[in-house]
Amino acid sequence: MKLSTKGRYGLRAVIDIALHGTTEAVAISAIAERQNISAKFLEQLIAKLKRAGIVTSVRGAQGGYRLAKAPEDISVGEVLRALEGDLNPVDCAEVTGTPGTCDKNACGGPDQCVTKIVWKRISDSINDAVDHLMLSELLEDGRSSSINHS
Amino acid sequence: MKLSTKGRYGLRAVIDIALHGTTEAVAISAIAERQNISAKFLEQLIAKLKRAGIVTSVRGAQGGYRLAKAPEDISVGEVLRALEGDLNPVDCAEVTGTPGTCDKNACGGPDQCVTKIVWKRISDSINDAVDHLMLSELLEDGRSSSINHS
DNA sequence: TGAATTCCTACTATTTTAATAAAGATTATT
DNA sequence: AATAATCTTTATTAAAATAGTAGGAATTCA
Repeated sequence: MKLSTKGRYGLRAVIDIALHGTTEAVAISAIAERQNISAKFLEQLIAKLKRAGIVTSVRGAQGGYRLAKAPEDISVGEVLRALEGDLNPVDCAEVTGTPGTCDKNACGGPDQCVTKIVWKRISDSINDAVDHLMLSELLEDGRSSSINHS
Repeated sequence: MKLSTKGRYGLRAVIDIALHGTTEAVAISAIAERQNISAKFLEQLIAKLKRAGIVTSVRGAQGGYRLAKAPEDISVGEVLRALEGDLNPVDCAEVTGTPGTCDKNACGGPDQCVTKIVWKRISDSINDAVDHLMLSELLEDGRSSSINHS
C-alpha cells in the first residue's frame, strides 16, 4: 500500500517545473540536479506527464518543460494517476462497480464480493482527497521553504 | 498503490471466521478450502491477526480460530494494518508529523517537504475510511450472499 | 496412541520496481 | 554549422518486495 518512486519523484518534478518554469522552460537536467533524481529515470516520468497533458515540452536548445495549465487547474490526483496509474487499492471491478471486468480470480462477480465495499470506500476516499488538492496549494509552501526530497 | 494479497486474503479470512466461528473454532484448512487460498500462506496471515488480538486460537484436534472480539468492535482498519503494516502511502515522518524519523533520503526534515501535505491527506483519508468501517457491517452482506474471492 | 491442528523457522520462486544504457531522430538557439 | 536539448524506443540489469513452499515441533481431542 505504498506509492512508488514514480509518484513521489514525479510530483516533485511537477512542483519544480511550476516553481522554476515561470520565466523559462525547465530542462530535465536541471530538475534532476535540484531534486537529486536520475535524469534518465525522470525522462520516463516526465514523458507520462506530457502524455497526460500536465506539462508541455519546448524542444531544442534552451528547451525544457513547462506546465500545460495553471497550477490552480492541476490536481494532485491527475498528477499521481498519470504517474502511477489508477489509485485503487485492488485491481477489480469491485472498486469501480463496473460489472464484467472482474479479474482472473473468478471472484463470482462484484455483487458477490463482500469485501468490495471496503475497496470502494478506500478508493473513493483516496481519490476524493487528491482530486480536491490542487498544485497551487502546494506551491504556497514551496515558495517559502524550498522543495526537498521525499 | 495496491493492497497486497495479505490484506485481501486476510480480510476474507476474518470474515470467514466471523461467519463460521459462531458454533465451533474454524480450522485453517477449512478457510483455505472455502476461500481457495493456500493453507500455508494463510497460516502466516492468521498469525499476524492473532498477534494483533483480532482472533484467538484453539490448539489441538478440533481446534482452530475464532474472533477475539465482537464484529462490532473490530474495524477493517485494524485488520488491514495487522496484515499490511501501516496504511501510509510513503514511509516517512512527513506523514505522521513526527520529526526526526524521516528516512534515509535525507529529505531535510518533515517541515521542508512540500509534498508532506499530500501524503498526510491521503494517509488520513484512508485511515479514516477504514477505521470507521466495522466488520459487522460487512457481515450483513456476507450472510445473504456468501463470501467470495477478491 | 493417533489424528488433527496450531505454531515456528526457514527457504525459494516470482514479480515489480527502479534504474541504466544505447542509439538515434528531431528541433531550436547561437 | 555546431550545439543543446527534447523525443522515442528498446533492452538490460539490480534490487526489493511479494507470494508461496517445506518441514517439523508442540498441543489437544477422541
